[in-house]
Amino acid sequence: MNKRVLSTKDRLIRSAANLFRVRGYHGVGLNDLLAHANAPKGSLYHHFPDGKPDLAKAAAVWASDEMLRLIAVSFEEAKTFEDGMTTLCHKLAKLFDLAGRWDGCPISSTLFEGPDNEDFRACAEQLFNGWIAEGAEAAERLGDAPDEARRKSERMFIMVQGGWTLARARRSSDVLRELPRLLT
Amino acid sequence: MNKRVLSTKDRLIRSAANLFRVRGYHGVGLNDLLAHANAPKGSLYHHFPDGKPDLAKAAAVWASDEMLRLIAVSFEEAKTFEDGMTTLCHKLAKLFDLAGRWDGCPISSTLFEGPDNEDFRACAEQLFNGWIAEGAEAAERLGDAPDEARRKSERMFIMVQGGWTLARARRSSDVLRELPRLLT
Amino acid sequence: MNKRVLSTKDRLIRSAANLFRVRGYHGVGLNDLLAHANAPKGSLYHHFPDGKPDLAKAAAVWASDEMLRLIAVSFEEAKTFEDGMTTLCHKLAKLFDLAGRWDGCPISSTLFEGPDNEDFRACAEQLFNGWIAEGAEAAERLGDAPDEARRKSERMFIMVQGGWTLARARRSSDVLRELPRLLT
Amino acid sequence: MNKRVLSTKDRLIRSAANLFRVRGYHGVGLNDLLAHANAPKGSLYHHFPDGKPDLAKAAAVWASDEMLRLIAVSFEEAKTFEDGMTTLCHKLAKLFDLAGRWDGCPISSTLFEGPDNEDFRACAEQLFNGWIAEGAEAAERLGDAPDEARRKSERMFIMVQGGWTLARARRSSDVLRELPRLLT
DNA sequence: AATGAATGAGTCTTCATTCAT
DNA sequence: CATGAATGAAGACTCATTCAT
Repeated sequence: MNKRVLSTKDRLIRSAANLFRVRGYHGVGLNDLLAHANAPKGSLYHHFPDGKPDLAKAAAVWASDEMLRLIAVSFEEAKTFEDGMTTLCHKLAKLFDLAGRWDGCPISSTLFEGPDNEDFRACAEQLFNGWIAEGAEAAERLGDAPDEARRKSERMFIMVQGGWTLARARRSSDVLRELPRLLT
Repeated sequence: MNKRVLSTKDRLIRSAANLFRVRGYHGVGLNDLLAHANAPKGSLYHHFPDGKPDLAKAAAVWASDEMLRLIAVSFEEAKTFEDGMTTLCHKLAKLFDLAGRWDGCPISSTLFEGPDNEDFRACAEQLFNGWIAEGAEAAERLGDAPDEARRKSERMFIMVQGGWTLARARRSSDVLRELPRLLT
Repeated sequence: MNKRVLSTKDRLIRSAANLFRVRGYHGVGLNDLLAHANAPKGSLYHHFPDGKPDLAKAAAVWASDEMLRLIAVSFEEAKTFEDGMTTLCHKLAKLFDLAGRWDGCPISSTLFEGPDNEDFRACAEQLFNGWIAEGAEAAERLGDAPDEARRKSERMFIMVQGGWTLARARRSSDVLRELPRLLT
Repeated sequence: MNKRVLSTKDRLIRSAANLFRVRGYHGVGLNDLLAHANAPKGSLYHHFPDGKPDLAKAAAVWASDEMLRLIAVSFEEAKTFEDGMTTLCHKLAKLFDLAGRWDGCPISSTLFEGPDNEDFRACAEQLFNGWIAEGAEAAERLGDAPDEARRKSERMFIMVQGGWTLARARRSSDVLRELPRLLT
């Protein structure tokens, strides 16, 4: 957890993930980024030869992995899918409050700017599919048939995404906590 | 509809709404904007003294009004709330395809990546509440009690938002069309 | 004294004189100027067809007239030239404090920017000569021969100008009050 | 002296000092400045992270050092304070003619028309105090008691400043040459 | 005589990136 | 492997001025 023991590259990735999530890809300058990561000026292009886009993808992957872990943990001891989703939403609400009630999906914020980047879009799709697969796996484990499992997981994904959006506008994590109840 | 007959101010607003929706607030430069609106350089600050943020808010309001109209039309002849939501989602899917399968919520794109601005967030909240109110009104008209109407409308809002996100990543409007089915 | 009863043109001149004296010719935009004078946007070019330079000259002339009056009053009841200069310096010190300890010669501030304006330089010379003539006249009235009168007046002018400069840097009107004592 | 062998930073400082002295802080655009220094656009903010104000302060310090040297040289072989002041005024007159009879105090021009900035004023005060201290030191060396030395130096400073102003308006260096004679 | 909308060249500044070391 | 100086295109914004009314 201590940033001091992380490599420059890892500090760069985490700073990028956190800053992009809040201010968006174009909203974060490399100067901010390097200062936030306490990284020397020229080091970015050493670790990420293609520059900002390269770093953004790495940050998105890292953030996505965090999310996968969060999903796994939430469903680990769940008795039903609804239980798991409730736990997940509460965890997301807590993180939302920690971030100053102003963050959202780390992937969207990082990869959805600019119309020309087919690369980014494909990357986002793949990462999102990973989240959905993780949820579907949990549903299957809890007894659902593959098709129903996937439907449930996709619905959860969509509601979480929509919930992030509304929570941001309302600056309130309650939106996230109420998500499971909206489905009953 | 012909842009030639619109005032400079209106052309500016529409260009801003369209460009921000696709590329995000920070992703659109004023040069792009002015060229797209065919407006002279100095005119932006004549019509919007506070500059880009001012224009962004006007663009968000305009886009929100369009969305309100879309909701109203979709529920106009609907027999049930589900009917209305289905119509709305199909309309949104069509628009999504028109925009090159790469757009999303015009409000989020415009106001969520802007300056770290309480003003923008409050504006987004107000506009989103307008959409939800419009949907709730339709639900009441179709027989729901106020509380249930509001719940349904908020759920629809959240699913549409989440749907936009997934549709963008998948570059497929099918996600939007399938939204109503996910709730059954 | 009440600005409300002054014509737009006069309000423009006084605002210009006051703003230029503190921030310099190029440091004051026409927007500031018009707002400060509470004058309608287009009115400047009605009253001053040649625009900003025109206004600046009018402002310099007005400020110079004020200074001439100040010199006249200071020497009116003076028994010696030194008396008069002392009174004048104390008056200037008071004005300096009123202006927030950050103003100086209204002519220099208004007419000394830009290397290309022969017009401005000639105007400044003429106005400064007026001040010196006014002082020389007082000296002659108090008994000095024409040559000595002019010498004394020119020295006073130079010390007042230099005093303004040092007072500005020190943000203290004391410099101005001490001027006469520096000559003994 | 050859500008070609100076570093970009030094060229920037000298160009700034020279241009500001003649046209004032707001009268010089960064484009002019960079062209005059033959420096690439982005380099200014590399060397002076705070931009124009930063450069202005550096230019003022450099110009002040030049003036200190000029004072030192003028009083080096002087037998009396009056001798030294006469030499100094003649040197300043020569420089005035070299600059096209249109320059003045490099500090005032640079720091008095800048942003409404307490920083600039404090900087100007400090530099001016340096000049006065240099003159006072010379006076002491030539036999004056500390108090009298300081008084003489401050008077010289004020007359030089006032002399610059009048010389500018008259476009004549004679004003500067006559300065010592005005005190007898 | 008087006005406010409209303009585009100009302002200062930040950007992502390259380079020599 | 690692760095900080250097860069020019682009960023948002302000300017003094013109013009139709």
